[in-house]
Amino acid sequence: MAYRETTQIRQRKQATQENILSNALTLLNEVGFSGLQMASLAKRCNLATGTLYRYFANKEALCSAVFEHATNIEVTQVQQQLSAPEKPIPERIANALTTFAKRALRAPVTAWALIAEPVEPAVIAARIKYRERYANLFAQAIEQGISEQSLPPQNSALSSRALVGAIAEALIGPLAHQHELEPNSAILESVRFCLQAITARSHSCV
Amino acid sequence: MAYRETTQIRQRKQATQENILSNALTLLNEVGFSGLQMASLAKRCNLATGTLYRYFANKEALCSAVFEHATNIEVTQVQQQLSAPEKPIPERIANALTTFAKRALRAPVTAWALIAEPVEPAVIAARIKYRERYANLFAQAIEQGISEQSLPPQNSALSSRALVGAIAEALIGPLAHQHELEPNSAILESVRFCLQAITARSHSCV
DNA sequence: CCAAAAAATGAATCATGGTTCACTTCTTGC
DNA sequence: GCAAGAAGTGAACCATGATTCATTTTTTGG
Repeated sequence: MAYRETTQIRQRKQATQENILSNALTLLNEVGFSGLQMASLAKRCNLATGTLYRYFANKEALCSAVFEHATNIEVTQVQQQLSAPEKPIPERIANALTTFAKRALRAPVTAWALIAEPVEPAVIAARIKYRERYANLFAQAIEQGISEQSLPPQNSALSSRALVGAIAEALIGPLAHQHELEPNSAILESVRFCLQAITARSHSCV
Repeated sequence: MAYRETTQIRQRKQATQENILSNALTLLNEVGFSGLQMASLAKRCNLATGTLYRYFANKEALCSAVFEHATNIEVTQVQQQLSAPEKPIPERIANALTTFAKRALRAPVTAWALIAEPVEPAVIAARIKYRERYANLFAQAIEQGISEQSLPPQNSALSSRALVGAIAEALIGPLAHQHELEPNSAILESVRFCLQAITARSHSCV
């Protein structure tokens, strides 16, 4: 008898896989999905190109995994803000949006990659899940706000998507970096924009 | 003496060029920039691949031209709504947003391509111009509204970007087609969202 | 140390799709 | 009709970058 997978090896393989993912995440934030190449990722990991294929069936699978990984990190952060139990809903939403915006500004290429950059179908599928998770987070909060009457009635699904879109566009769209708006005030302004959109009772208050 | 460019030829060349652009526009709305291939475009035009290169230096130049072409069409439409001189500013903005949204819904792939799909640097440059034009349209209207006091004070540049982002995301983002929201109500809702965002005087009116 | 089996390697291969160019066809003025 | 020159052609070429696979290196239990 001979080779048998041992705990040591299993752990090393797991470490390698995690190492690949974390290097991929760093690369993603430098070049986006479109610039993510198997060869350069391998070099970054001190591995041969072929080795990547022992851990992921193909580039698509790898990208999906990277996507999921990044997603979990982001969603968790926002989630936390939304579930602060003692605070009123509008404040929680404002905090969540601010977190979302700050993180997006800190890693704009990643944010762009998660939100909008087009990629192969498998990653698109992953992104749809990602967006759904976000949409659900905010939509749920909005609905709770409506039922508590701290928010006016509205289509929560649509509002939550518009929230994400408004922030994404204002902060990380291709145009955003042209105008040297001070980042903090940009965040404040866009959160204000969003909050007014969902809290205002009607135009007639103009 | 011999060949000399004649009016007939000049016109025919112009017609060919326009034909290429219009076919490219159709293709764009089917497959986006990423799916736009020189060979298939040529076939669609009943031309040889090489011929395209007699009209455009390379794919990048062609895409830029297509982009500009599409842009002009879109911006003109929105512009019209914003410049209706007799109507109050908020109404004009609402109409402009509605036009924007309707057109985006009618040709979602094109809208996506113009707003967000990532492409080569030259097209990105064109997109930045496109967004700037939009941003300027809305920002100008918002500023006018502020000075007329039909809108509250706000960062007009940021608001106008957020407007576009909110609508784009709500209506044409990858997630949008998942939920079978009735198109008209989606437009109404997102315009309402935007309008409240820019017209609400403060949260305190909640 | 050995044989078995897996893991790692990286140069060669393949696929895609833009670009070129030698050649053919068309247009023009005489 | 003809020569000059442009327009049009499309198969061959090239660049990029993912994927494969024959070979080498490691690991393991005995």
